[in-house]
Amino acid sequence: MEIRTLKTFVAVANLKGFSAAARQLNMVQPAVSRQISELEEELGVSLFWRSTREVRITAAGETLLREATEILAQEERARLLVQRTGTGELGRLRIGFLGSAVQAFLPALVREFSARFPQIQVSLFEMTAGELAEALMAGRLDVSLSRPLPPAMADRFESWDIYSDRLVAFLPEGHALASEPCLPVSALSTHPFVLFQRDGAPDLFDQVVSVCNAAGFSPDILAQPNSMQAVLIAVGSGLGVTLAPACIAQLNTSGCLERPLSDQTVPIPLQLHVRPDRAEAGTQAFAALVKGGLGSIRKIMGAGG
Amino acid sequence: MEIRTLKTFVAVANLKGFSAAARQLNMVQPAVSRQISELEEELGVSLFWRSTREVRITAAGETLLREATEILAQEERARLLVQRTGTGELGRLRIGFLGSAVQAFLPALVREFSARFPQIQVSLFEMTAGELAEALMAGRLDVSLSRPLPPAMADRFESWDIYSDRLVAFLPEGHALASEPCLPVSALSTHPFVLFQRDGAPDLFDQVVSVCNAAGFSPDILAQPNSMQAVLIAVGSGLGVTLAPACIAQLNTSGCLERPLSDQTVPIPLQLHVRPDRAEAGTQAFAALVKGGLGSIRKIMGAGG
DNA sequence: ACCACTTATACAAATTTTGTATAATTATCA
DNA sequence: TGATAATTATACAAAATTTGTATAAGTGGT
Repeated sequence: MEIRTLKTFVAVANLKGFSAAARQLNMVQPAVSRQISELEEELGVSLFWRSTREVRITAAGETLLREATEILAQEERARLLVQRTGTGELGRLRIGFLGSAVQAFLPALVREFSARFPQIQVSLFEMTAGELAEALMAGRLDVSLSRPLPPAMADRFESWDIYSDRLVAFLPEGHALASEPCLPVSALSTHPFVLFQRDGAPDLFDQVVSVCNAAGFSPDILAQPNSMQAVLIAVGSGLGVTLAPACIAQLNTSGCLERPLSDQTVPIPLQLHVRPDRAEAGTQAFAALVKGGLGSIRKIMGAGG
Repeated sequence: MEIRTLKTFVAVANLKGFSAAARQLNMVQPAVSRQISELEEELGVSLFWRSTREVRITAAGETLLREATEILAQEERARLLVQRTGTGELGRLRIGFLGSAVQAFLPALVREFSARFPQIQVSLFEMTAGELAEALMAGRLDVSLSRPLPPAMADRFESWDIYSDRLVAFLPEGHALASEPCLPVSALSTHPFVLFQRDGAPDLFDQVVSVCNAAGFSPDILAQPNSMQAVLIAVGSGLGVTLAPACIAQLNTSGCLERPLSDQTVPIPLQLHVRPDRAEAGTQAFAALVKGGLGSIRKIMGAGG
């Protein structure tokens, strides 16, 4: 039972004749006769009662007519859906992101994307840097907005810098250093640290440690919460100080004071990652939208960061 | 887009490989490769991202996978339904009948048929003899239980006698002839007649007229109602007498008296009609059931007729 | 660097489908 | 009643399509 056969069958049934069907299908009557009789043989039923003067559909034929009509309609529907998916009119887009780093601009981006591609279903996944890398590698995400990827992954992906953040210090209110408007890293050397757990963001952890080393000390890490918000709560509770990207000031910082560092520290870029050999049309469209909006994103992040 | 192609596609998608699909389908890898690439060309989308080490389905491919799976399931369903319809397990049976003539035995027949063929939908159509002939000819009925067909139609159909009825007289209660237990037709010569309208049952009408003629008079027909029940009501109301098959005593005869005729009149057979060149399996099964039950039908009709 | 395994391509072989010619049947019309 | 026109079925050759074989090219793992 092939689609072409069903088309022939439907034509015969609707036109009530083999010759008429052949004319409509731009083929020749014996070909129609053979297709139908082979279909009948395959199914083991007769589909038409035919004389030289009349072609009448059987009950089995009427059943097949109903089914075949549905199948042909579904074939057409499938063709349309597949083509639309191929061009990005239809589909899904799974975005992974670092919550605090994108909070200021991602909602507007997604809103604009959804307006332009209303048929693409957008899913948002907030994760840690480590989870993002893994999900991206495993194909559970189409794009991610996160920190630079580990070198082992970087060559499979295309990455664009979106904006650069910097490390700042967070202190509890009433801390000994609270009166300073700006701190050198070395000022923190004698204070206990709270740091985001290394698994969640290895690069950040290592960078903080190396910044401390460069300032002449090893941080005394007394806690490693599993979320940035928990780090800020710990700091706000007076448990210790932390060094973190400035963007986490977007979270709830009650009880915390933010202080810029007077040292020159390595910038912390936020990047857009896409695996080009797996990028669907919708993914590419989102990447293009981000790239086109870099200016306004940087303006927002430069101001509110 | 052909069913065979879709089967190949689904195999590749599920097994995530061209070679594996080829093995499962008992074909060879290049054939699979070609089918897929031609499908991609036809649809204008790529369905898989492939390297020599991995085959990954695209978004368009996932869409097609969903659709193709449905199409294949429907194809299988269609095959099953068509075959069941062909063998009579599934289908419909449209029975036309003369109400009063079959009232005593048709319900039991239909009940038995439905029990044996529960998947066949039975439709019952009560009609006049004239309507039955027309509906049967036009293919709106599969079988009819009615009087002998007009000669022009008879050769297209197969007909079996079910039982034979006879003409009897119906008189109003208190009629001049009411005291006679049995009447010659000639006794009715001076009384006005009510006869079922000729269009509805031409043979019956003509037969009554010819019976009267044979008895030496022409009936004085003062009314021709369009249903047998209406004829009986007219008779019961004292409007006139009638001659009709005995079976109509099945109807409401209040105010009417039934009197057998002492004349030898032509029997009025009830027949089963089937058009053999259009008979579906279900229709044939019903005909066989009727033929097998002739004995008990005749017993019922001989007693209660 | 080699091995094992994959997909893509080229070309010949096999299969399937189509088209031409023709037979057989049947309603219609003179 | 016989001729006509229109229909479907069949046989066989031609065309088109599909498949299989051989082989190239690429990639991850040892």
